[in-house]
Amino acid sequence: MEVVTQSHIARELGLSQSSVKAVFNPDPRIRLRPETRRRILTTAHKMGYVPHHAARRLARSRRHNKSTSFDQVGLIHLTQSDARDSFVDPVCLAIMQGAEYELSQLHASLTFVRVSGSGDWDKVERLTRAGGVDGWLIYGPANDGVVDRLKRNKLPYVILGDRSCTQPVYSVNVDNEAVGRLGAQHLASLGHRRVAYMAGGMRFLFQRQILDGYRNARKENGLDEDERLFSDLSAWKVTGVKTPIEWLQSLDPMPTAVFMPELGVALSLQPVLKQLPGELKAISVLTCGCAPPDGIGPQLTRIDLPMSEVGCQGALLLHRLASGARVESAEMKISPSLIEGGSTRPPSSSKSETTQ
Amino acid sequence: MEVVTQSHIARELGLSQSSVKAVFNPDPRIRLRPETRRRILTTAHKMGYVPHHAARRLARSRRHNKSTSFDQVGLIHLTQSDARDSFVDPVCLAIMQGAEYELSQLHASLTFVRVSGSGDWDKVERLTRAGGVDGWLIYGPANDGVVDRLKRNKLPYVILGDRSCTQPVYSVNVDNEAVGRLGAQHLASLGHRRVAYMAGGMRFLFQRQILDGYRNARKENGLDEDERLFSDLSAWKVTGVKTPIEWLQSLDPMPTAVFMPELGVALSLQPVLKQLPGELKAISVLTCGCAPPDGIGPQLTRIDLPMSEVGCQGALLLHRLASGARVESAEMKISPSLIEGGSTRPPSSSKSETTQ
DNA sequence: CTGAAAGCGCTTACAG
DNA sequence: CTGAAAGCGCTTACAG
Repeated sequence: MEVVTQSHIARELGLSQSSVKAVFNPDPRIRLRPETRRRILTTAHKMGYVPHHAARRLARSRRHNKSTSFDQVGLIHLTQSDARDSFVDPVCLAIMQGAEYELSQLHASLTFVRVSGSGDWDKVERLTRAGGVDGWLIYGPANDGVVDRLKRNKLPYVILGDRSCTQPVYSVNVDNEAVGRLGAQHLASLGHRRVAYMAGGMRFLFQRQILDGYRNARKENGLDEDERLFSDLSAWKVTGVKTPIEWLQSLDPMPTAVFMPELGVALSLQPVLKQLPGELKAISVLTCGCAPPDGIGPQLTRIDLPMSEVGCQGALLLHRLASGARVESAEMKISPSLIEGGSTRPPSSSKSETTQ
Repeated sequence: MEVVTQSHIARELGLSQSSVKAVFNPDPRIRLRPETRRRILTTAHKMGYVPHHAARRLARSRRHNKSTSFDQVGLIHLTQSDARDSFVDPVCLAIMQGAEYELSQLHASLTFVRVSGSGDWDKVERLTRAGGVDGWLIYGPANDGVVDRLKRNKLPYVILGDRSCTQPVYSVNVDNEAVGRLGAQHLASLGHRRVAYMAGGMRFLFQRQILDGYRNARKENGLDEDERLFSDLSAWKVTGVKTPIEWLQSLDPMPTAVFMPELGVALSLQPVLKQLPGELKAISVLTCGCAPPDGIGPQLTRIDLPMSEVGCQGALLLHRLASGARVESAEMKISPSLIEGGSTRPPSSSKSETTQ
């Protein structure tokens, strides 16, 4: 690997290394002649100059140094389980893809660190002290203990997705309340009035927030507020008197649409609904989720949870923090959008008459 | 961030920096007194010494240097699509988790790089020349063009998962042929004789390899070799005369089990099968896949595709290559295993009589 | 604006 | 085994 350095370029052009450096680390106080600047850039490009990360990090690590580099950020994936090969979380990958994309624009790269038990925090500590990262993105259940650890190591950090810490932190998340509202709006705009809500659970914050948003928007969009239309599948597995399908059939009058905020729920129930004879076959299904694998559920209308956008914005925010910029708003929310998939349509005319 | 260096430790103990260094970079030629070694280690630990990655990389980057570091490896995720937020591939994350785990044991970390178009290879090139990475793991459709690029940058690399290049490379993959064989064995051992095979497609290598394995093992395990029992769902969407369910019902005699190598296919069809009256309700379903999200399809018996193990072994192999060890076998295959989920059982007695 | 020097923490090469 | 020196490529601080 032939390494081209700043001093090579300087020698080539008969300039000093300081001038070359000034081109690659623009300092507002130093103003190079545009002509010189241009010459340096072309020569650097021609010679294939790439700044050496390790050298820069090392030089900048000098004590009492305020300037920082930003070419390596760490993504901490917090998980509950210990097993190294447990549950694969697609949301995590969507966030990573967004973050990596944005970081690559900033000429930085993303290091992935999975933290499942307290022992794994050593990895984070080591990497920090080894000077391996310039900041952290966090995804997973970030509680106060996690935040305390992060604070201690002095690097900037941004929390992505749901968080469960009480102290204020910089964070980026999907606007889950808006997800629920959008669901109510979309179905109402198609003319539905009786809409069932099938939650996969109520354990996680996003599940409760989506429900809140839905409930808040229900009335103003003219949806029936009958609470019997709500059900929580996770609570159900325990009692188990009916199947989800039987529950839907037992509602009277029958709903013309169902909102299933969780993609997994919709994926497993929708094929069954389509197979059934009668009214349920025509029921509209609306779900949520982030870019599902090709071929799985493309026919579902869904509210897109823009997780990759969360990653992008998180990277940008971290960059601003690392550069020492003042950032006021601590919490950033990304709006969801609707993706037509064909599983929602107006209620069939006979039905809409009945339910009015 | 107070940085503790080797010379701090040396001064503290009244030794030379060389001795301290010898503890952290064991050199077979240099033999420290065990007593000294121990003192250095305890003091280093007490002072919280962590080797500074950037400094080490920089020092080792000296020209004509044969020794290499191994603390940063890159994972290239090759994708077809340009969009930064397209399709989320759970297999990629499973591989990453395995690789990250293994690398953390080696005190190395993993940098994620997504490469979708040829423009993205700049990122790889930059990172290589910036000295940011000691080797590459590759996941995705790695063809000869990809391998040529990798060769050019002189770093060791290992290809994970399916590959489509013709030249020999170091690679780690699941033994897909064994997956197919295991499927045939398992169903045969339960007493099934007529087993339908529903493929999600035949476009990818792993799909063809699983089928090959299945076909090879079918006869010796006593399964019916009727080719009408095979169907490819992707080919079907085009013709579309029947639904998959209708196709199953049309088989005569009806199969008592169905092997659906792709999890997505099984997830969408199984709920429908369970809902149906009659024989199809009792049909055994066997599928494949890597650790699906909790709550989705835990009730399915599946052949586990050990993708995280592929990541682990890939990291280990890369480490050996980077250390300059001689590695002979270029291609490594990881065996799959069966995970009971309750969706396979012996054929109901009446049926098994009929089909014999 | 430019040049020459010192230093970041580690490794290498060489003299004791 | 130990010590003292030079160097990796870059940044900082300071003199011209």
